Amino acid sequence: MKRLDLLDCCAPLGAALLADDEADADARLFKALADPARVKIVNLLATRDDAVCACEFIPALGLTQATVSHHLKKLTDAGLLEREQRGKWAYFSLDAEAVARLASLVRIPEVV
Amino acid sequence: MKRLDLLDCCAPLGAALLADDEADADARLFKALADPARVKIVNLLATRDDAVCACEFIPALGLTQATVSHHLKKLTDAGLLEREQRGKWAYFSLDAEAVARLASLVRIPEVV
DNA sequence: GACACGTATCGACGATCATCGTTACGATAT
DNA sequence: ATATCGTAACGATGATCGTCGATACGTGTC
Repeated sequence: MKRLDLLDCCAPLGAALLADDEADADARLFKALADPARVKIVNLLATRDDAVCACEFIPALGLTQATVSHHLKKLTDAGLLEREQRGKWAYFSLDAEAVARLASLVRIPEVV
Repeated sequence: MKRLDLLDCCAPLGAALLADDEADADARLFKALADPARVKIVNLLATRDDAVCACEFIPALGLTQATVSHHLKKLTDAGLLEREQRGKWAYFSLDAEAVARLASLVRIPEVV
């Protein structure tokens, strides 16, 4: 494929493209939600006012404790969840700032 | 892990949990955006008023024609992009309805 | 028809991922 | 200290994914 052949059919590259690291960061955020189990976790947290015990996700998701812990870590590493230790139990809640960042990401002005 | 041990630390499962197929659908939508190249594609389309030739993504992303076609198909299969054939060129544009659905997905009432 | 060119598909490779059993860590209680 | 229990981390396995070269499919042109 020769580059010159492309130029006669397409407009030149226009305005602001997302930088590589910005696209990476956005993709990382979406990747954190690219699993049904993690979608359910966030959904369950969104229906609660206070933090939720880790043990509660095990029957809710129908997955092993190891797998649930794995998903909770992925969401926490992505910054979407906050972890809080209460005695020997771990409680998780939504990070409001991350959720707001996510919402602003998908706000596409074109549709205005 | 015995179920009885969980009950004395956690509130019972509360209100509306996402159904399995709903969580799957949401995850599929997020998975379509869980790659920097596809984020860039959507971003480029969001900055344009009209459809964009497939060939334009090749220099913009720095990927092979085969890889770009692969990503465009993933986004189209997810319903985020619309494909239109103009002569021997393929033009792509954002599906407004899918974008709106995505925006409504991340709207979490708790933060209101 | 034959040719050129843009695009999609195929096959393959390496990398990442989801899942689980098992084990290790931490905190509480006896 | 010892035991108990919730949670995280380790190791393994099967599946999915991103990338590319090569090839096939369409569309327009001569």
